[in-house]
Amino acid sequence: MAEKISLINDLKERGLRVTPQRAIILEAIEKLSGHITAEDIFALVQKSSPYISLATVYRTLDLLKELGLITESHMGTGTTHYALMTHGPHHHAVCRKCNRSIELPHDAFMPLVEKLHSEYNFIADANHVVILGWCQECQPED
Amino acid sequence: MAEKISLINDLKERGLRVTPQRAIILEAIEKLSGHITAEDIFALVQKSSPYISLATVYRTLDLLKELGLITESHMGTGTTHYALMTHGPHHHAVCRKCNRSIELPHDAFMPLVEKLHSEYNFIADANHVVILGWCQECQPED
DNA sequence: TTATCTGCAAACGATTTGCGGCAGC
DNA sequence: GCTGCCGCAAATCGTTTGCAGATAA
Repeated sequence: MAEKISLINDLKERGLRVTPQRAIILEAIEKLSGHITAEDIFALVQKSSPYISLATVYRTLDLLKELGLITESHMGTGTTHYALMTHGPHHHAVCRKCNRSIELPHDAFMPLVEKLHSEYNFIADANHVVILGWCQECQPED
Repeated sequence: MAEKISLINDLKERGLRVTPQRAIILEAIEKLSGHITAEDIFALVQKSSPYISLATVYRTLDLLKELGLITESHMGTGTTHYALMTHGPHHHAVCRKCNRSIELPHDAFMPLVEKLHSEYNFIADANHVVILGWCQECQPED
């Protein structure tokens, strides 16, 4: 319940303004959990205040990205998806068909991340990996 | 040396035409190894035949995608990257800084893919996963 | 010949930006 | 009141598409 306060405080601490638009957009992002697009946020935001523009949604998303509060991911489609960076690194398995997303714990990726480091000297930026595929209900039957 | 013939044969077998444009584009894709963009191909192709249009490059890429000869991946940027699907499923670790890409064997991902299946009943479409991060030479020193 | 390809230029969807006005601090 | 923010509309970027003419088979 007090979650959104922390987002707002983050803005204040950086000397950024807390405008009604930003507050509404932050609230919408929290309400829409999982992978959401700028349009998703825009659509929800419009219901409470129809005068908030799409450009502002994008500008706010940029801001949150810089503050490290959300992560961006690009799946098959041309549209960028965003997700709240609430509780440390986590990942998603996203269904190609129904778009449902399953949250995966970070440790599912640890062996891979460690292997990359030890064998390839590669530091994976595995804060939010997205794996595409098919969920239980949408699996090709053949 | 005879590699490109097989791509061309693939086209013929499906009753598709082997036009000079397609031959040139295929050659360019082979020459530019790793993750390439449509623009990369276009730029190279222009050198040998300036009259090939960008639309044709995109159309040929679509074709190769359908034939399963290339894979598409979306990294941080808005642009789509393509890679030749030469020898079965494989993956790439791509450096955020220098863009160098390290090819990873499929079995590095097997444990993860199996875990997704057994624990989440999720079938991962892990033909070509891209992991972003930093390579040995570009690692942040902090 | 004839269905498939091509080039061109216009359309497209997602995102960004310039600008004049507005409003948190 | 200053500075950062907003809404608007136009610009941009990557990609797709309609159409009429060209060409591989």
